[in-house]
Order: sequence, then C-alpha cells, then structure tokens
Amino acid sequence: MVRAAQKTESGDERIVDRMATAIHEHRLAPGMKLNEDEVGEVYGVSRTVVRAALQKLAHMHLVDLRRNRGAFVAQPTVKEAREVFEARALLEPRTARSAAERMTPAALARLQSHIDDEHRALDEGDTGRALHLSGLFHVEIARIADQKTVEEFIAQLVSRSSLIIALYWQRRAALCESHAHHALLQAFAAGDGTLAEDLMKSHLLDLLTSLDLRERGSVPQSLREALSE
Amino acid sequence: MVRAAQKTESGDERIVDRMATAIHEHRLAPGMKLNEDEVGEVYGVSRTVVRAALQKLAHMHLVDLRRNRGAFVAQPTVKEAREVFEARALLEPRTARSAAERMTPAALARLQSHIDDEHRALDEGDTGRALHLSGLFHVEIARIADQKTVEEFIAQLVSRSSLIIALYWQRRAALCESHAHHALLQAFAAGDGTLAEDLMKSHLLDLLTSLDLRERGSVPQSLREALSE
DNA sequence: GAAGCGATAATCGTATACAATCATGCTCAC
DNA sequence: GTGAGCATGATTGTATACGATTATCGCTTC
Repeated sequence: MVRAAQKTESGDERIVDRMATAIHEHRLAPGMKLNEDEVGEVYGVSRTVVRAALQKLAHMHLVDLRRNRGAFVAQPTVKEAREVFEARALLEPRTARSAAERMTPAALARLQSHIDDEHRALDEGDTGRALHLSGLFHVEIARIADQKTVEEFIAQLVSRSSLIIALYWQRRAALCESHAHHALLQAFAAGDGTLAEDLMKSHLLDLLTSLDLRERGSVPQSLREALSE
Repeated sequence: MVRAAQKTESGDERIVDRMATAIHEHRLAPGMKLNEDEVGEVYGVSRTVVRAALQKLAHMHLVDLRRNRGAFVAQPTVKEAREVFEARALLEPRTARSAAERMTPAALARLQSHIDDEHRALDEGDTGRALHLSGLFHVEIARIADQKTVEEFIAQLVSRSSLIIALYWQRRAALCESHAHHALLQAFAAGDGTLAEDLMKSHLLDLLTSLDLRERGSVPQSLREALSE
C-alpha cells in the first residue's frame, strides 16, 4: 500500500516477490523442496525464469541451491541466526540515527502507515503478514536514511530474520515488538537521533533474546532433514 | 595462493570469478557493454550460463543489468561511492576488533601472506592485482572474525570499492595503504582489539579521502557512455 | 542541412529440447 | 534376510530456437 510495485516488473521478479512473501509468512516451510517444474507450473512460466528467480532468492539466503539436487527453502542454523542479528546490530542503530536526523513529515507518515497495517494484520490474526510488515518497518527506516547500499543489506537481513523467527520463535512475548516500533516512531518524530539509535539497539537485542537459540545436537539436524520430505 | 578454488565449481561460477577479477583489476572498464554472445564465445559456453553469471555479478553491483538493453560494467556514482564507504565504516571496524580477539597464528600467517603477495604485485608494477589483493586482506579479516554473514557483505563492498577506486582515484598517496595494513597486522598480532578497531576506522577514512568525490555534472556521464563504444 | 520517421539488423527475454547427474527400486548373490 | 550392484525414472544443467524489444541507419521532408 505504501509503495506500488512497478508495472515493468520482469517476469522473474514477480515470482521472486511472491515466493519471498510466501517464505516470510512461512506458508513455505524451511527445508521444503522447490521443484522447478512445479514452481513453473504454478506461476505459468518456464523453468528458465523459475531458475532465475531461485537464483535471486538464493542470493538473499532465502533458498538453498544445492548442485544437481535442486532448491530448498533455507534452514538457517543457530550460528547463522546469531550472525544475522549481529550484522543487524552493526547496521541498524546507526542507520536509525541517520533516519531521525533526516526525518520528514511524509516519511513519518509512511512509518505510521506501516505500524497501522501491522496492527490491522495482527487484529485479523494474520501473524505471518504482521511479521512481514514489521520487517518492512526496518527497511523503510533505512530508506529514509537515504542509504541505498545499507538498505539492501538490511532488507536481506530482515528477510532472513523472518525465516529465523519462523524456526526459533518461542511463544512468550508476542506483542512487545509493536511497542518498540511505537517508541521508535516517537523518537523519530522528536528528531532525537541518539534516542532512536539506543531504542533500535535494545529492540534488536529484545528480538534476539526472544528466540530460542540453544544449540541442538546434530541429531535433530538430520532428523529434520528426514522429516522434511 | 591462499585458498584453492573448489574443483566442483559450477560453469557460471568460473565465469563470475574471471569477470569479477577482470573488473577488479579494471581490465574491464566501467560502462563497457557486455554482450552475452561475445562473453559466451570467450568462455566457450552458451548464453544461458552467461546470463546466470551476469545476474550474479549484478547482485554484487559489479555489472548493471538494464532491461532489454543488456549488461554493462557498473559505473558507481559519487553518492554510491560515499554510501559504500559509509557501510564499510559501519561493518569493518567492529569486525576487525572481533578478528583481533579471535586471532590465531595460522590466521596471522594468512594475513601476512596477503600483504606479501600485495607487495610483490606492486613491485612487478601490477597495480590492478595489488588492489585486488589489498581488498582480499579486508575479506580475510572478516573470515577470521568467523562472521560469514558480515563477511559476504564486506566482500561485496570491497568489490565495489575496487570499481570506485578505478573511477575516482586521485594520483597522490599511492603506498600509504600497505602501511595501514601493516599497522593492522601488528595490532592483530598483539591481540589488541581496540587498536585494531581504531586503525580500521582511520584506514577506511584515509581510503575515502584519497578519492576525488567532487560532484561531476551529468555531462561526463553521457560522454563516458558515448566513449565506451 | 537538420530533424523526424520507418525499415532492417542486432540483442535480449523466454520457451523448449537434449545431455548429465542423482534418486529410487529392483534383482541377485551371499 | 540383508546388502551390493544395476537399471530405470526423475530432476537438474546446458544448449539452441524463436518471438519481442530496442538500436541503427538511411530516407524523406521541411
């Protein structure tokens, strides 16, 4: 709603978008096999464009491409999960500061709109979509900071975070998140860069600690693989 | 020399590597058209694999893919150049600190080897290769820090930096860089994370200020395009 | 002589076809 | 009955073919 997709979207881009959101809203479970013919049939295109889309998703670490084996929805490991949030901790707080310093009324409205959409989705019980929108909030911040390079990194990290949350989420602490976004919005409205940076830092820490990242033995790893079929 | 490439390198990966190094050592000039048929003929493969390779290079922002127009070696703008170094400033200093704290004799030797190779290339007058190796030094640091996610980002940023340096380098200050790498190595050897972080921060600042990032009018942009044929 | 326009050639986007590789299930020997 | 080995089917990797879009060049016209 915030941003209309370009009409000149190349064939594979459409598929990338739809598969990415499907993964974000975890209608596609981690480890699931993505047969090229099947995907092509679903979207009415040939394997050529499917392969291009899968390659792009692999670059985002949303799917895992195994040589001569095919594509699978990625299964981030515990280590990978930690790394993703460490990378976010390096990038996002300072980006939030920049965004606060460059904030405009229009940008503020866009952020508010994201939060509203997120709440609406939550009310409707669509937690998958709410999670997705929650991620877009972070990407929008980077866009406001006018740092396209960092924005792309954050977008990728947010994508992977969705997958990680799908895998390692533990029940308790469901709505604290939107609260954090609200606090951030107020810091942005006040143009308080330092506050925004601190809030973002603790928000990311909260997210990380809300995950159950205890090391599982190598047994469940192979078990999971066995069960995924 | 430090790392042997896998033998099971998929067809397109080989082309990605070779084209990437060609761009890094700027034997492929920014703005140059990359005709799919020609590239395929050079490497003895069909357009299918060339397109896959070009797509991967586009993800790294080394080539620019324009719809129905083809692929061109990327021409980073002044703004993009600044953003790349801002992103590096966010990621690399803290990563250098982590690397210092996890340093091992073997890792230290690998870094020394990188510096040696770089000096050797410089002595032989192969500045392109020296620049490439200089970049690998930074990537190796991220690898030592054992942060694969951040490592990938840094690898991409280093790649783009090569291109940026090729475009915006100003003559003076040729060898200060290897000096900075030496200083970093000593900090690593001492296991001094704080020093390594500071050194990396100033090293990146030095790199940035050694560039001529004054805004050019839009004229040279189109001129370059005209001259590229 | 310069600008607008149209035909032709070149190049990209996508689909299809074939070759290479991997997974599955069977047979057969032990 | 179990395990190794092989044949068959399925799936991916690569090449080629064709339609769509764009760039180029020459022509007309002002």
